[in-house]
Amino acid sequence: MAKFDVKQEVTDKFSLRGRVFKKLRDDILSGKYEEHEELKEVAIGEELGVSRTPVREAFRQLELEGLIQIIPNKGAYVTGITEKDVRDIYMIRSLLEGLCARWATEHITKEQMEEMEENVYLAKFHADKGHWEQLAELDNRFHDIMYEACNSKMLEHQLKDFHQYVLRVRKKTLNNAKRGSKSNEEHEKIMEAIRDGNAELAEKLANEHISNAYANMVQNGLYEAYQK
Amino acid sequence: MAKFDVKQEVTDKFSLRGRVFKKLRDDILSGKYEEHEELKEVAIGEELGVSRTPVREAFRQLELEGLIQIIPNKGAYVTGITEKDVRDIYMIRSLLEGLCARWATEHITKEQMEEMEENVYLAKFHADKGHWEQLAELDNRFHDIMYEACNSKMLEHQLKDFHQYVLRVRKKTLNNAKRGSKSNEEHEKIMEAIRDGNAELAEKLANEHISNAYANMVQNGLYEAYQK
DNA sequence: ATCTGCATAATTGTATACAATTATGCAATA
DNA sequence: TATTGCATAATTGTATACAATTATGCAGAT
Repeated sequence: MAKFDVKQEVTDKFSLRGRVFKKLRDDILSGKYEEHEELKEVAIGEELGVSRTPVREAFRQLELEGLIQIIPNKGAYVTGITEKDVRDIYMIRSLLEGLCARWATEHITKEQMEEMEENVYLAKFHADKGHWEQLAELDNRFHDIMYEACNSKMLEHQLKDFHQYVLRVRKKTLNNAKRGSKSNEEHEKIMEAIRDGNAELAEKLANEHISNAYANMVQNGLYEAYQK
Repeated sequence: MAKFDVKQEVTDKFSLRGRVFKKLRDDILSGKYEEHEELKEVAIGEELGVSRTPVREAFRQLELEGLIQIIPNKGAYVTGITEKDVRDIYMIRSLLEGLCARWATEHITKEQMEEMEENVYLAKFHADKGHWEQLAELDNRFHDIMYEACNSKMLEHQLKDFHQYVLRVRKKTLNNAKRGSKSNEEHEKIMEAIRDGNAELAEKLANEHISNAYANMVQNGLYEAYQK
């Protein structure tokens, strides 16, 4: 049974297809390719020093993630993310993170609870010092802990799917003293609600946490990173 | 621009990979394969009369949909859906369908509104007559109309992903006079709320609609279709 | 000048060959 | 009997060859 628990990250680390997949996903999300730009199998393959086979397999995954669209016998085209898409994603995430917080309240283990408290404590330190790299890292980890604690592989899968879309933007938005501290304060309140077993409150706070993150992003015009 | 609007359904219809993908997805969802059963590339290929290449590409998509797990250099294993997964899916869907109804209220076009009214009207007829096939078809279509009307490709994508998981179960649960009529009455109320521009009510009703569908399913023990 | 038709090139779709890794079976040993 | 080691088979990972489809460019017609 345990052998089925191998994580996707591990799964792809050493395969050419996995490398191609990650590279292309990063490049698309970072805006290296224009919207609707065509991706040629041979060109990508030569760039990464691999044949078309792993490239094509990576394409199928990217299509399912909604990052490219494949038209049969024609080509693979980058599907851009509009401002509206980002807004929609944050609204959907707001709901799902709320549900996640509620379920986490009901299922969190002692170990996860301790890591969460430690996370908030450490983040407070780095926020004060202005260590934005570490703060972004801890922010990501906080959410991952919650995803794991909710004890639902379906919800975890959904949220992690979204997560990739907002990773880059979030790192930028946290590079800002006010939001950095504010975000961690919100984490702390969520953590306390979970610890106290107050699922209703945890859900509400997690909802607001995502809404606030989006509002902050819009205020600073930082979603333009998606637009190029 | 228009050429990018080609639907996924069309995209895969004529490729071997698309056929393999659909076949395997159906077989997994219908329970043809046991949980944790290993899928061999050559065996699948021979069964469908194709080589390993399209089979492998289909595997990558199935993995991303969460239906199989691929362990490098070992094999592809079916990831089963537990009762808890089904429950989680319905809870998540309840939230997202609610959001969808809210957005649909704000963005539905006249044409979509008319198709929705026609759908409810027709479904009433088939529910009375006990035409379960047509009723299931109309039920699916009702939700698809709402997905399109919400005007969010991100949310639509999410909901359609879930939809496949519940399609078979839903068809069974509707094969039941009481639920069939009740479901359509709920559709009618949602439709009216959308028509009246009452987004709050539409969201609430859509939430409840999915919850009721789940409750009905549990009551009838029909999710066992997933368990095999 | 613009358009049509066709030859050619470019690109994707699939099959197959080969390499790398993992699973299996059996003999030798304790 | 149980266990180790190794040869062999089975399976996956990747590259390449070929087929099918689509794009491109140019000659000729209007």
